[in-house]
Parts: sequence; C-alpha cells; structure tokens
Amino acid sequence: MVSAALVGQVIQSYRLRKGMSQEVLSGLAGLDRTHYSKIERGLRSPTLDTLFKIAQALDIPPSDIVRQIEQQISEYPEP
Amino acid sequence: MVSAALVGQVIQSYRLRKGMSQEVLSGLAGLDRTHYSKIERGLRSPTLDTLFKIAQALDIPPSDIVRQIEQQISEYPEP
DNA sequence: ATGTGACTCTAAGTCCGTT
DNA sequence: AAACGGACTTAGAGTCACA
Repeated sequence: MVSAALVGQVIQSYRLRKGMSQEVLSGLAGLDRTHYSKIERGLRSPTLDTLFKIAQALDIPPSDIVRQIEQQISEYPEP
Repeated sequence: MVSAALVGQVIQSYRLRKGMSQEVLSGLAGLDRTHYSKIERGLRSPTLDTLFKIAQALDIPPSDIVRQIEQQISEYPEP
C-alpha cells in the first residue's frame, strides 16, 4: 500500500523545485487545479495515467517520481 | 494518456520471465485473480497503488516497470 | 494562488460464475 | 491455468462555488 500523502509530498517537492504554481502545472497536465491540489495533499491518490500526465508537465520521466517514492518508503518505512 | 494494453503487456512479460502463473502472482499481490487478468489484457489500467503491489509480487522495483513502459512508448510512439 | 465541500460520472477493484 | 462475463461497491476523475 502506497501512502497517498507520500505521493503528494514527492510531487509537490518536484513542483516547487521547478518554481511552478499548482495552476500552471495542472494546466500543463490537463488536470483541474482543485483536483491536482487534492493529489498533492494526499486526499486523492493518482492513477498511473494521471501520474504520467503530471510527470509530463514537470518535464521529467514518470519513473523518476516512482523511484523517489520508493526511496522515501525505504528511508522512512511505514508501520 | 498511457495505453492500458501496453501496461498489461509489460507486466505480463515480467511475470512470464519469472515463470509465475496469474494465480500465484495475484495471490502474492493481494489482488483478485480476475482483476489482474483484466489488467494484463488491457481491460483495466491499474492505479499507482496496484502497480506497487504487482511490483512487490514480482520482486522488482515499481520504477522498473514504469521505466519499461516509458521505453515502449518512445520506441513505439502512439498516434 | 491555494484549500475545501459537494456534487456527477466513470473506472478500479471484488465476487459470483462459466467456457 | 487462464479467458470471459455479470453485478456489485468503492474511489478517482472531473467540475463548480466559495472562502
């Protein structure tokens, strides 16, 4: 089980590193801004499809995001 | 947009390489067997959560599967 | 520029089968 | 062992008004 909060946290850190607003990112990804906002806060856990859209907007390979999630899990194992 | 058929194809190739049946794999992943069957046939596209479960059952990093999907997309671009 | 609640719609995921 | 189908429940996708 993958924590939705962790996924959101990883995605947000990528977004902030790019200096993008939620508005711009969600626009590029073709997602509704409020929907994206919920994903970042872990209120929704994205489908694989949505993850690919977000990665595309961030201009990074989707596998980078997934690998980052893996690392977070191994560093901070969930109970 | 990620083709569900492509995802299923990639996952299936990993499973066959491991010499596992759908029954064993879905059991390890904690998924319904018929549901997993549909994913392989591209009738369902898994959530990020389900992808992690499948990767765990395959004993490979989830990012490996995602990277494989990316490669397939770049090699055989979709119209 | 972001958070939130309240929706509808669609698909993921489960469970019962048969071929 | 796996494809295939039907009926069902749950949750994400997508949208809006408002703070």
